[in-house]
Amino acid sequence: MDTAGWGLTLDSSSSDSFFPKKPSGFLKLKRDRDPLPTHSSGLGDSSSAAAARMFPAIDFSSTLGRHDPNPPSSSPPEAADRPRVVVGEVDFFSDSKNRSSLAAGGEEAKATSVSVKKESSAAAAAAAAAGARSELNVNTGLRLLTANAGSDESTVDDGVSSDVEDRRAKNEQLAHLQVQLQRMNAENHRLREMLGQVSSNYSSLQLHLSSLLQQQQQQNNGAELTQDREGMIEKNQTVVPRQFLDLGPASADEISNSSSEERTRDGSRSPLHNVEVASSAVVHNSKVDQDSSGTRDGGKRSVRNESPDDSETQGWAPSKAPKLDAAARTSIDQSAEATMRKARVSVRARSEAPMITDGCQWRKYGQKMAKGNPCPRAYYRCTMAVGCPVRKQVQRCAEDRSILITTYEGNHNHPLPPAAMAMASTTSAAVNMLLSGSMSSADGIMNPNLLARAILPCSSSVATISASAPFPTVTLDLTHSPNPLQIQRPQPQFQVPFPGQPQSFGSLPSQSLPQAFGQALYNQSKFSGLQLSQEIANSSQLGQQVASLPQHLQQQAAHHHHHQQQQPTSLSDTLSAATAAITADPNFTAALAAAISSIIGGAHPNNSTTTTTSTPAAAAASNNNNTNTSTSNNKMSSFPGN
DNA sequence: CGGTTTTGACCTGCGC
DNA sequence: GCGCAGGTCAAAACCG
Repeated sequence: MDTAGWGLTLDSSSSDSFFPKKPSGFLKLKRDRDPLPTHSSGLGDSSSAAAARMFPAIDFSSTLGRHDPNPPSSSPPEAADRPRVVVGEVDFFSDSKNRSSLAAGGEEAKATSVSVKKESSAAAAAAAAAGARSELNVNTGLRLLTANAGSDESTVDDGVSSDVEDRRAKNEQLAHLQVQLQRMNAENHRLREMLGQVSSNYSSLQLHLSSLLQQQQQQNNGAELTQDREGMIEKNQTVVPRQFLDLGPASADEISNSSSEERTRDGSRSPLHNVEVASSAVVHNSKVDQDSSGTRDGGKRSVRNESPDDSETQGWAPSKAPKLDAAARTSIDQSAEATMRKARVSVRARSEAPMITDGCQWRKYGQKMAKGNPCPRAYYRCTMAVGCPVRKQVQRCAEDRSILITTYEGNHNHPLPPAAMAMASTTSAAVNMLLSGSMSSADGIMNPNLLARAILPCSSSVATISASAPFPTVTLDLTHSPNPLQIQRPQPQFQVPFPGQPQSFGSLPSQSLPQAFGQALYNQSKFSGLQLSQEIANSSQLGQQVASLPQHLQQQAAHHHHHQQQQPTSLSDTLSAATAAITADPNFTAALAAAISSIIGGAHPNNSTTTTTSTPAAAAASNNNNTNTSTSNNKMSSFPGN
């Protein structure tokens, strides 16, 4: 109901933090403020009851004259809700007229003066009785103080001046409201900046972690690794950041030769192949380290991947890359961030439409014929906010033209409409999962099959991490099942408990598949966040933040982490431990989210590193946090719904 | 008229 | 160094 929001907007000076439907309220306020004088001048018209319903706040200001006398008997149900509105309009001017033209016995004048106080009290009583529509009372009180006071005192002698006074009072109100509006705008702007800072802080935390791990790797660099499996796992755990950075290049060396068809962007592989790709990426990871330690190709390619780091603020503009490895230590943070930005999520879906509808607004900025595919590749960029770094590529599969391959890159730096949240959270969480998973442990890379099942339990081969693409890519294949929108029963061990969403995938309506993706990925990312948090707790001052976790959860997490570090156990053990940690406590993910949120919030005051660009993890976190932090969310300007 | 799409040119990185 | 391919830019065309 717009009028309600409008009234709230007008009178919310006392409650800055409470501002439902602010944008619409502001819009209406601006538009309605102009006709206000004319409207008030026409109050004498009894036919303005309808207008009174449309301008409740204004009406309330003119209601002050009296409400005691007769409430309208023939008011419709809605009007009966606020009968004083109509009466007030008429009475206000009739009062003044009576006062001026008639000798107006002091009784009448007294009645009006008394009625002012009566109104507030009566309104309060009515509110207390009804227990609702408190905004009406607030409105009334404000109007009473401003409009009526002037009329009461000055209009007794002069009816004309009362009109002037009334207008003057309304002008003052207008000025006051304008000030409020400006203040609200400033606060809105401030909150937006805060959100950006939170996002950047979150990313900086991740980068800090990566740098710490990098240092750890430097220390362990000289150690010779055994060839047995345990050694490989241990190595993967310690070399994570580098591993991730070299993921793309090395893959080109190791994989593309053997199976170029498996490249994600070619979109030619079957879901079965997805697993193979990921598996080869696993095998490849252990070799990446060798490349990074001195192999020619590894070093050469790493330059490419790390090059965008220097264009920190211009995430999309490739820049000249300095020879690294010497400077890697100094720019490792930026490298990791750039890699995050370059991480991609590829969605394969059957669609005859030229583009899948993901709720966002896109602008096509280019089209190219890609090699090996007769179908052109279209380049889109998000236009929902100025400077939004999100881009996507849309291309049909060469083998099956009915399959549309959409590759997302980056994360939105703006709030999203609900329709866009699903896909955005999916991509963000996928990237976040990819990053944090690869950073914190080798699980994500080591066992993509399990990872895929964790991402979407309904299909064992629906999601893969491709190392053969130029950038780390998570591929979500929605074309595998006979009906892409038909969701199968989840595998029991991966029924991730969703906070506030108790139903399992199997019970989801078919159209909520993207949400399912998003939720699953986000929960997976939160699980990775656990490992992240533990690493932070062990290696940085942020351990106190993690301490905000419930103790048993800390123990679980610590146990998991300890288990992971001390024992080069098999992946199944590690993963089962993680699964047990998740499934043991239904509130686990919620607690993790709270802990991560506390980390983010706690880090806010110390905004040491200011990265202006959005980061995948940050966007994922912010997007999801926005839904929980009502105050800041309400302050954000809403986006046009689709 | 403003926003979007088209499309050729341009830039950059990589392989040979 | 050259050519290729991916990606981006920007002017012109198009559209509502």
